[in-house]
Amino acid sequence: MSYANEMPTLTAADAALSSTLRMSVMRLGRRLRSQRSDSTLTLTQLATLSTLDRHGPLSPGELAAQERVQPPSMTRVIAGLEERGLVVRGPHLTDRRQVLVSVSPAGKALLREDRRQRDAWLSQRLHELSPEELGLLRAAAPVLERLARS
Amino acid sequence: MSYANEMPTLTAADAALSSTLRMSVMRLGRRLRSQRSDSTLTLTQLATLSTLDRHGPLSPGELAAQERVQPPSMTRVIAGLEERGLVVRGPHLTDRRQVLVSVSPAGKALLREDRRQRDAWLSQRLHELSPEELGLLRAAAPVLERLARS
DNA sequence: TATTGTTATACTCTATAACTATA
DNA sequence: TATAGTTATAGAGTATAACAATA
Repeated sequence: MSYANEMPTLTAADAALSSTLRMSVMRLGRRLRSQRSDSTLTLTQLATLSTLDRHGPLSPGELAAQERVQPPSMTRVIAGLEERGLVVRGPHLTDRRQVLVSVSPAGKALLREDRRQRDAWLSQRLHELSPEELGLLRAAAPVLERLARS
Repeated sequence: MSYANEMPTLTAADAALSSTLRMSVMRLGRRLRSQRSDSTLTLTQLATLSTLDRHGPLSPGELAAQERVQPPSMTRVIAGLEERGLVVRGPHLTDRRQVLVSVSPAGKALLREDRRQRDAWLSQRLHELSPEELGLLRAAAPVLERLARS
């Protein structure tokens, strides 16, 4: 038999699936990104705030690595967030060279509001789908989540 | 009966679906975006090239509106693309003030290569899914596409 | 001597304002 | 007089290099 028949999981139809999926994800992402509550914050600042909220307190160096930014840039990002009272800088417990940055209550409130507004847009779009389409989406959501994590 | 019962299409479960979907799309988008073939091109330049490829020849002003950029910025973007031989500038047929920008063969080749590399990453991830998961994704892909267009 | 974080400086990208050519 | 495009200039955002403090 031909080589293609020996690997039936990935066919020509899946190459098309790749393209479709990629375009949809990129477009949808662009839409979601443009739906921001507090447009005075940079995308990097927002991402940094979100990372801190997920991981808990981190040092500037660790944050820079996470966000794929150079340390000096992260210094500026943190300064901006601190100026707005969205993060707090505290001393490291054992290493006095390091600093620990954590999200303030105001920062947590901003993140909540930001998520709410984005979800509001998406919820509206979901509301316009048929029950069948919603069902398909619900079933595929965990798969998408796995893809995004891999 | 309660107000909630009168609109059964959107339930609490769908609010969770919104959040999950949003996070997955954003993360997946970030992954796909980081998989670029020609990193010397700006994201705006790449997007402009892609828009030209989809819509056909456009004037700088129309391109600026499409990409949500101011005209002077688009002038620079086009200059960069032209310098690399990825686009060509030609005269408008009836209005001599206007210019028509179109994708060159080299530009089309670059777009093809760019898409191929992104799809290669995604195809690899798809290959790691089970047949059931792939099926769910195939079924939901058109719904995602509709969402992205809306 | 190595590492963490900051400051100093430069480069890229985009914006607003002013200018030129055509309608 | 209005519009399309460009040039001039300025303001964000990020990078590399040099520096201070601590391990």
